[in-house]
Amino acid sequence: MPGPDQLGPAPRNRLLASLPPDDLARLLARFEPVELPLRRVLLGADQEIDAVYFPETCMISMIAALDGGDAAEVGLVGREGMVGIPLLLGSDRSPTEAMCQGSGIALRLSTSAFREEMDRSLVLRTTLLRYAQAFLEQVTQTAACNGRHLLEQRLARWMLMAHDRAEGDAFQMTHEFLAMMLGVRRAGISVAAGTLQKAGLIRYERGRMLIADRPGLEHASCECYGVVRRAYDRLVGPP
Amino acid sequence: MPGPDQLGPAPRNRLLASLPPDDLARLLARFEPVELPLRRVLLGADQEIDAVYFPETCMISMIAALDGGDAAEVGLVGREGMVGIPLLLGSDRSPTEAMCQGSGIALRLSTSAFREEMDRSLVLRTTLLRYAQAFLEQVTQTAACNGRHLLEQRLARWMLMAHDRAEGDAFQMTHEFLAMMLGVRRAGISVAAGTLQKAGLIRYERGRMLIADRPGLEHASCECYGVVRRAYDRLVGPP
DNA sequence: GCCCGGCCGTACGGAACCGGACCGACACGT
DNA sequence: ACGTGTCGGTCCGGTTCCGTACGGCCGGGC
Repeated sequence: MPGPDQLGPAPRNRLLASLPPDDLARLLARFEPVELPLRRVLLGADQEIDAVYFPETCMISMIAALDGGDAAEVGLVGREGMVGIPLLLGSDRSPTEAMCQGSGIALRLSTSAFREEMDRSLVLRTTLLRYAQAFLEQVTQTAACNGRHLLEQRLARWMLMAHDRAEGDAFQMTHEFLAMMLGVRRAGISVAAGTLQKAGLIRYERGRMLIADRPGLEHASCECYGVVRRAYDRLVGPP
Repeated sequence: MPGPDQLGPAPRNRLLASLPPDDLARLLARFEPVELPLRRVLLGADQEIDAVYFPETCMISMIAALDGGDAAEVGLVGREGMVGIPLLLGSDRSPTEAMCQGSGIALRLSTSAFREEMDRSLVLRTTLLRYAQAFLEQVTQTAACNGRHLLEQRLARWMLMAHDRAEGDAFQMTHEFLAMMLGVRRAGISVAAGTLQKAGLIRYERGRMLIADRPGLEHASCECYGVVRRAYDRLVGPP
């Protein structure tokens, strides 16, 4: 029987951290830690899923492609989640692209190994299904939010979600990419971000952004941030 | 051993129809058929789920409430699906409201009975989880679609989705309700619907709408309709 | 040192849609 | 026959955001 000292450091991923020791140990033995660079694509849109990923220190965007080259971010995944929900629900391909938006470490598990572990452990299935529900609620809120709330509010919401999933107060991000993810022009982001910066809520320069006043930012955001945040706290557990 | 003649008519619900005979028989014995009138609310937003519903001839909207009294439809459920996904994923409450948009029959199963049957049957779990993935893809596409596609295209898309889930070419629907579901003004719907009617794609009068030219409507819609339709065909099976 | 590419500020006409409002048409109950 | 409530057509000024464009700034490579 392995003691806790043989398990290595506790995982920073909240889903893994909530598992019982023996389930966790089995998984940790099969994980491959991978360093994900910015913009790395983990899953292509409509392609077969070859592995699932549990973020430890990275941040992943789930992006739906529209024809005409447009794209839209529908969800953000960090330590509170995993990439590969379709596999969990019985599909072998992802309709959305998974792209790294914050470089860092993730724990990788091949599709076949993931299926074996899912078959073996009830608590793993239960935990991950509850996460799937939380993610569904995130996408649901995003659907309702898009087009109804002002760009400035949605930008504030995105900054808060990224802050929850990033390592510190700062992260690499350009207006160009934010524009793609929020489905607006780059110039629109420049204006909205400029307003938030003048208000002292954020700061940024050449591809780097940081949160300066988190309570103020929460006030500037639409209610969607809080709704999704509470859903995660309830279904996955508080950070 | 009960023969097929004791099962009654085959269910029109596609999820139930795809189950093996013995699983189906067990469920049918516990279902309570209910007649759902227009605008009946099956699940309140953020309330506990007391039962799940499998539509036979009705059509249900899943609606996210926003503060300020706004609301937004994020999914539509008909014979291809069920109402009560959160229960399936391990949550006991629904973040969205479920409201009847097309009156008809649904098969009702209490939460406790549903949990028992889920524990008992692997094939039931598998089937319903695949549906949950299809529904997630619908919500995902809706999130991407909102705000990026023109109202006229989104309206065409909604008409097609409703057509797939309605009994015939016509259904009761007012501009007022369409406006709420698509998150626009009632006057906006009147203009867009007027355009579609002038083009000969739909017809309507005082709370009744009907599809007049389905291929034409598919052409007028954004690609989101086809994307979601194919996802359902792949994950739930063709109608 | 100079050029080039990535990144951000800004501007302007126009499209889509909002918020509010008014009116006519129809259905229904009395 | 009449009032009442629902439904849909239309109009107006105003706002958000688009599409496009130009220019400035910074960092890195030759």
